[in-house]
Amino acid sequence: MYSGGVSTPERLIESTRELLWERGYVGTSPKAILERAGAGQGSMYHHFKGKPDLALAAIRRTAQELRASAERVLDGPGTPYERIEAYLRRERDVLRGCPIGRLTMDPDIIASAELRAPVDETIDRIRRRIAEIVEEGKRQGQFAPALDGEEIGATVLATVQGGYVLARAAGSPAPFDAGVRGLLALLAPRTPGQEN
Amino acid sequence: MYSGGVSTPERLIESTRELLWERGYVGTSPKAILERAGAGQGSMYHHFKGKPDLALAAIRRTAQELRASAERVLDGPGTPYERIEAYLRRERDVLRGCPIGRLTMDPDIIASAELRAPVDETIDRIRRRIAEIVEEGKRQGQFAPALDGEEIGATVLATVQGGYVLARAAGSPAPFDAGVRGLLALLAPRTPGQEN
DNA sequence: GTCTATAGATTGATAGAC
DNA sequence: GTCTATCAATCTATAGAC
Repeated sequence: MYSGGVSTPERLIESTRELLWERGYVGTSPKAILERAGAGQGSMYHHFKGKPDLALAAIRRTAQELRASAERVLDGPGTPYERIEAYLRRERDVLRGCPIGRLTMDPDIIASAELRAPVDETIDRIRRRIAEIVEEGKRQGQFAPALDGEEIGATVLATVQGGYVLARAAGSPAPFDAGVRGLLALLAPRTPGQEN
Repeated sequence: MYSGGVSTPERLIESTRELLWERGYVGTSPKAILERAGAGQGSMYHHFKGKPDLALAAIRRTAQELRASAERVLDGPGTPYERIEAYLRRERDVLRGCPIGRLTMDPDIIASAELRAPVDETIDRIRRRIAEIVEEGKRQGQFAPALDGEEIGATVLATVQGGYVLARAAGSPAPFDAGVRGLLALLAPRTPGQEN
C-alpha cells in the first residue's frame, strides 16, 4: 500500500503497474488497484476514464522504464559481444517474468491497438538496438559475416522472453540461466586461431 | 460450438482447451465454457468438481498432444541439426501462441502445483529431448564440443516461446521467423573446411 | 478531490426439478 | 445426466454527499 507524500493518481498508477505485472490485465480488478493504492472508488474515476485508461498510463510508464534500463546496458562500455552479454546477464527477477512481455498473453491487451502499442514499441526498439550492435560486431570481425543483425536481435530477445516462460514453468530461474548460457556459447566471438 | 456424436464431458474439455488457449485461465469463465460447449450449468458440475478440475483435464490433454507432436518431429529422420531445424520450422499458428507456454503467465496456474505440473513436465521433456539430440550431434562432430546440450535445449525452447511473445507484440509472425532463422544460423553445423 | 452508496452484469458454485 | 433457478461475491462503473 502506497502512502507518503505521493499523489493519489501516482499511487493508482504504481499499484496498477504492480498488479499488471503480477496478474496481467484480465486478472487485475479496479477494486484490487484501489485497495493497494489506499484510495476509494471515486478517486480512480476522477483521475482516469476507467480501467483501460489507467492501465494505459501504467503500461506506458513501465514500457518507458524498461526501454531506458535496457538501453543503458546496451549502450554501455565494452565490445558488441560484451554489451549483448551484459544485457543477457543483467539482474532480473526471473520468476516474476517481464512486465511488458507478459502483457502479450493478455487477450484484452492484444485486442486493443492503444494498449498493445507501447508493448510493441518497447520490444521492437530493444530488438533493433541489438541488431545494430550485431552489425557493429560484424564490421569489427567479432561476429561472422553470415549473421543477420535483425535475426540475431530477434533471437536474443526471444531467448530472454522465452527464458521467463521456461523458468516460470519449472518454478526455478535455472532454465532461464541455462538458455542464456547456451545463446552466449553460440554467439561466442571469433578470436584469432579459433575454429568455432 | 461442439455437437455431433460427442459426449458432454468431451465437449466441455474441448471448449475449455480452446478458451484456455485464447484467454488463459483467469480470463476463462465457466459460463463461457458452457456456452461454447452448448451445455447447461449443471452438466459441468456433474462431470467435474469445478473450474480447476475441468481446466486440469483440458491442460493435461493439451500437454499430452503438444508433447507427442513435438517428439514426432524431434524423433523423425535426419541429422541432429535437421531434426532441430524441423522442430523450429514446423508449422505453427504463431499469433495464437503456445497453448502450454501461455499458461505460465497465468497467476492461478502458477499458484497451483497441480495445474502447473503438466505445463512443467511438457516443457521439461521437450527441452531434455533437444538436449539429447545436441549431445548426439556433438558426438557426430556436427556441433562444437564446447556446446552444452542442456543449455542449447533451453535456448531452442526459449527462442520458440519468446518468439511467440515478439510476434504477438508486433501483431505479425515475422519476428518469430526472424528469431528462428537467427538461431539456426548460430547453430549451423560445422562442415569440413568451414571456420565458423 | 475524496468518499460511500449503489447499480447492473458476471463470477464460480449449489439446489432441485425433470 | 441435463436442465433452470438461485446464490453470495465480485466486476466495472456511476451518483451524489462531503
